[in-house]
This record gives sequence, structure tokens and C-alpha cells, in this order.
Amino acid sequence: MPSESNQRFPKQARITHQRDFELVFRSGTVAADNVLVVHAIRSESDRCRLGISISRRVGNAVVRNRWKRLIREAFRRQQDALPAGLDMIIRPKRGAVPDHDAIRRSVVYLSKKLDRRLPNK
RNA sequence: CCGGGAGGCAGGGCAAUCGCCGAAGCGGAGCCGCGCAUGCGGCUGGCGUUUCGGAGGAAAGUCCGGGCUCCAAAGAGCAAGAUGGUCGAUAACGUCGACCGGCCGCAAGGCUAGGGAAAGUGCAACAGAAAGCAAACCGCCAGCGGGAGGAAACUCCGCGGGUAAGGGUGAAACGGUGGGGUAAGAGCCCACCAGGACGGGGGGUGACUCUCGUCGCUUGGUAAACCCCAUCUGGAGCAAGAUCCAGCAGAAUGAGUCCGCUUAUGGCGGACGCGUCGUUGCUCGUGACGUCAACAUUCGGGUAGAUCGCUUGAGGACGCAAGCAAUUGCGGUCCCAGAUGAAUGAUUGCCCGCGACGCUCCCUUGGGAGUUUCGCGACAGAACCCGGCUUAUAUGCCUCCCGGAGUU
RNA sequence: CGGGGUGUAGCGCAGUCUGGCUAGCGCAUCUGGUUUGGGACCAGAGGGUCGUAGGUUCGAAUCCUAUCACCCCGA
Repeated sequence: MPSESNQRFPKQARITHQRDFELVFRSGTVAADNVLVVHAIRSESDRCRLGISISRRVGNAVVRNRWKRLIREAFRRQQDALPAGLDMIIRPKRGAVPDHDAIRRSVVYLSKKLDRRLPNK
């Protein structure tokens, strides 16, 4: 099992501080399709980090939890397919419905698009 | 069988793969301490692995009540607010239980902020004569004037009176019916009925209720209008609060005046003045702290962050006992989420429940049984913890009761 | 966690404190007039479960209770 892909999601892979969120929102690049909106900057390490931001307008707590879990799963299961070294904040597009397959496709597509746009270190 | 009423329970299941949070264990890694050393002990937002646990009946709304923590103190008064039949339950409540009164319903049952209006103040549009020290618009009544008409009876007009029985208005008009009485009338008097006050007796812990007597006493509504009465409430909240503290900025002390003591360019104490702070509506009482700056000396406070608070509790299920019940007592037994950009999940398959179209079989209309496919499976996510209340909720199930129809 | 506010015609608001007079005002809509036509202007009309449900009262947009939705603050 040396080549088994990494699907774990420890705390290092998350954005956990208010100031990091502010940094990404203020100085990050944005990409969006009709499902998700992604803000991103170059990370300080090679590891990708994920933050999820869901407004109260999206729905009640159950709906918001559903969004969070689907986005997290999409990130976790496809970590190796994503470009390295991005700090991303993902939030749902206004009016979108939470759909598993659509979110999976959207995460990969938008992160690659941002990787091309952001300058290399 | 039909219709209705009351209450309760459940809130999809299993498996596979990949994950998340917590606890405990093991392995290895790093660091620290001891030791000459093999090694031993301790620590860690770290790595791997194993086991165990991981959302709700409402976790929701945040409408009440507590625990807990802090506010120098929670002292007094005022203000403000809340509650409002009685008795009980409880840590407490605006909650719950039982009962009383009122209203609704054929009934089972349901609803009920339900203290005080003969303490005071206020309010009642329109209509109506009049809307609360009662009052005379029409009507009714006798009297006076003799003004008008008439043969007269009498009628009309005027005057000051009597009258709440009749009229119409209104949500509401100062008890109801009958009789007597009277000029006409009126609880003015009488009988019965309704209510009230007072007194006595029976029942009940009590709200209240039953009953007897006396008084003709009949005094309207509104307090979810002000108000009065009784009871209750200090405030803020786990982002409370405690501990360790980067950075940055800074703070404290020495030194207001007077007096006293003294180990004497200093130190200590007291008084006065001034200023600041403080219980979070106001006042009072009782307090705490400081005494310009420059300069010197010394360091505290505490932000980011981290840790604790943080889950064993008015706890759960069970049994026995007390009580109509809410609930309580005793016994052994169980440990059952603790996250913090925030875990408790994602995907797939099978099963389960419900619905629809179709097919097959049974059969008297109509239903029942089986089955393929498709669709649906609610409301909703712990954030310090409890007790309630309220609201949302697919579907399924259970118990008791009432009315009607029917069978034996 | 705590505090505050709003809900009335298609839109924006008043009326709520102190219950009754007609639920009013502006814009918009419709009809008519004016104009060659349009705009503007003039005249008139329609349009309201006063967020919802109970209650108090003779009577409720207004008072009380509960509830729903939305918005804004503070720590």
C-alpha cells in the first residue's frame, strides 16, 4: 500500500483562524461557476488548506451542515487531484442546490483555474 | 361499522468503502530529568494503530424559572416590572396536579389574567329627553287661569306642578311577573322569583357550597383605563469567570496643605480640600483609590494566543413504597456528545413503510392478496447545565372514553 | 447570549401613545378632459383578512397574550 492515495483531512488541512480568512478574502483571487465560489491565495507550504464559509442566508443549520459536509468530502477525496499549495475558501453560489457530483467537479475545475492564474512562488 | 373526544409511543434498519471529534491503550519519534551504563521516569494542538463512545423530541424559538460565576457590599427607600380563585407539588416558576366558580357542548370533554367598582379619578362615538349626586322629550294625571270653541259633556291653549307604568334610541336606561293601591303612578304595599347586605347553623384545610332568619337594601359597565390590595423580583451573563502570558503601547511609586510620631533631606499615621472609580434606573447610607508634570526607580495590568470552566447531573432506566394526581422516599444498578471557522459524516447496495400506473389471481357491486417499475420517507443540528412553555413535524402504531346505528 | 425595531393598497409612509368620527397621504394603475399626437396639467374612480391566532370591551389597526417573518445593534 505505498501508493494508496491520501484521503485524510487533519487539522493542518483546514484554515482555522479569523485572520487567515480575512487574508484570503481581502487579497485572494476569486473564481466561480454556477455551483461554488472559490477564493484562494498561495499557501506558505505545499499543502492545500480548506476553509468553508456559508452564509446564514443559504438556509437553516441542517442545510448549511449539508453544504459543509459535501464540500469537505469533495476536497478530501480529491486532494491528490488538486494543485498543491493553495489556501482556498469555498462557499456556495447563491441559489445553488447542494449536489454531490456537481460539487466534486466544480472543486477540481475551479482550483485548477485559480492555480493557473496565481503567480508561482 | 360511522362520527367525535382525551392521552401516549416510535421518529427508518443492515452492510461495504473512505473519513471526522473525544477518551483509553500500544508502538515508534522528539524533548527534559536521573544514572558510569544497559536503562528508568515524565512531557507532547505531532505520527501510526487498536478498542470504546459520538445530536433531538423538539437539540429550534429564546417566552418564563433556577443552578453556577462575577459585580467592594446586594443595606434601606423610591421608581419600574411581573403575577392574581383555592389547596398542593417543586430548587424555582408565569409550570404542573387536584379541586371550586363562570361560559360552551346531547355527551365524552373543552375554554377560562378568575383579587378589589358601597376607596378615589377617568371613559362610553353615533343614536337618544336622559349615559350615573339621575333626568321629564312625547305621553299620562289632577289643579289653576278662564284665553278660544261648544247648548252642554267636553276639547284646545297657557301656567306652575305630580308621575319612571307606556313610547322610541342604544351594547347598556336604575330588578322581573301578578295583584293591591293611586288623580296618575312608583317596592308605595303584598305574593312568588332573581340578586345583595347582615346574622345563625351544617359540610369542606380552603376557594366555595347547602340551609334558616332579618332588612324592600336593588347601589349598572369598564381595572388586558389610571389606581388600590396581596405576593415576588439587586444586576449582568460561560464572549460569565479563572490561570499562563508573545508583541505593542504603557502603568505604578516617590512629592497637595496642615498636624502628630519617629530610627530624621527620609518613613508612618491622622484631618481637611480636590479629583477619579464603583451594583448596570434614581437617591441615601456604607466604601475604594489617587494627589500635576518633568525626572528617577521599579514593574504591574493584560491584548493576540493557549489552558481551565466543560460535563456526574434537582441525571437515566428498573424495582418497592406513599399519594386521586403532580410528585416524593428507599434500594441496588448504569456512566450516556463535549466541538470552538465549530466533529457526530459522504457514497453505494439490499431491506422496510407509504403512494401511483400496469400485470396476475380470488370474488357479488367493491374490495383483498401477490408482483415489476417509478416516486416519496417529515420537522429539524448540541455550543455552560437543568425544569417548563411555545412553535414545526411525513408516516405508522397503541390505550381509554362519548354519541348514533346494528347483532346476540 | 443580550438588547432594540418594523409588519397598514402594487411601492413608500401616516394613523397606534389617548379605542368609536371616513383607515388617510404621495407615487403608481384605470377612466374622462385638454393636445394634431404624447408628456405635463385638470377632474374622477378602483384597489385594504391593518403579518397571523386568540382574548378584553358594547366596540380593537389601536389594549393584552401568544406566535410568524424580516431588519439592526452590542459583547
